[in-house]
Amino acid sequence: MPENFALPKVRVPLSPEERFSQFLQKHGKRVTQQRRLIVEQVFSHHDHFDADELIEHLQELIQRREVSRPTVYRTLGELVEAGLLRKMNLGGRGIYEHDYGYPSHDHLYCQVCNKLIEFHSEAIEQVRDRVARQHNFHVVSHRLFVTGICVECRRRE
Amino acid sequence: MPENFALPKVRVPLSPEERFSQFLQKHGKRVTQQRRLIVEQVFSHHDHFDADELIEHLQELIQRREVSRPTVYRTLGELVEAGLLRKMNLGGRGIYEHDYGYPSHDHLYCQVCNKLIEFHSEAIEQVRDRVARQHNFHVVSHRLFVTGICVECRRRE
DNA sequence: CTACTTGCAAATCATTTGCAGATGA
DNA sequence: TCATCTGCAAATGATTTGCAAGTAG
Repeated sequence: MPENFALPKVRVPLSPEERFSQFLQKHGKRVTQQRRLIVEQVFSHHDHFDADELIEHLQELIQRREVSRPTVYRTLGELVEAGLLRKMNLGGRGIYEHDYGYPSHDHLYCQVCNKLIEFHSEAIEQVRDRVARQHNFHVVSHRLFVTGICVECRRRE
Repeated sequence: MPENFALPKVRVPLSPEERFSQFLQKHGKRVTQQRRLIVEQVFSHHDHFDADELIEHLQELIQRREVSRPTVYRTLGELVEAGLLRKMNLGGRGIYEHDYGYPSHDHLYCQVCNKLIEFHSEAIEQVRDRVARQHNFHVVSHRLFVTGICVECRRRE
């Protein structure tokens, strides 16, 4: 799983579609119609989503040719393996976000409207590394969720 | 699985059992045999655990009088409501830890042995609050997981 | 061709719920 | 007493899997 240490924007040599094809070939897998549709839909905009939302969007995209639920789950797993998506867990359900071509970040989570706000903080990584060093712990990654109430919801209340 | 921690304990006026009874009474609920058994078991040692592990431990504790699975889940929920336990989500399953009489902390998670190491960092809270202020976000709580490899597992490899 | 894929239906897995009988205040 | 509990079995909801038919290379 490749990581991004870049800051505002990351330039990538291959499109997500190309990168995924590359991954599939390397693993003796096939570039099928449904896998193509799924990557296309997933990378059509930057957003957090779960399997159900993706399926819903796919229904709109393609009226007749439906992609089945199992295939969506299977392909999401492959996209994570390929390093194109990052998976997290929110309230017992899997949530996905782009991991290819986007800098690492953490989240503010509004418990009122369920919105996820991304932010990047160099300082957090520094503190994390310092703590890890104190424990002789080798850091692979981290995940920080700050739960609370966003501006809009605070105004509304 | 998890080990003991270097975090100082907090002095509390009531034992977990007493605190839970208080909570139950305040909510018109009853202090039953099974609720008593569950709190006792849960607070017999400081550890991270899931519902299954708790049930397993309860089986040992009481050979004949078994506490059923639904009751364990129901009581765990009440212990969280009562502020005695804190629940988190690890790989799609609920993980619980003491929240009464223990200071707030975050976790280093060893992906090899699944151990959770607790640590407290004032600095993280400061960075968190600064970022939140920048986004006009009202912080309720946060959760930081640092995934990696612990000393023991690194030595072993 | 033929090994990899898909969709379907059925299976999991953790957790929750409806309900009749049991029990604590 | 009698409202709150409990255990049972069945329901849930998200995700996974076995398998026969479909398809990419």
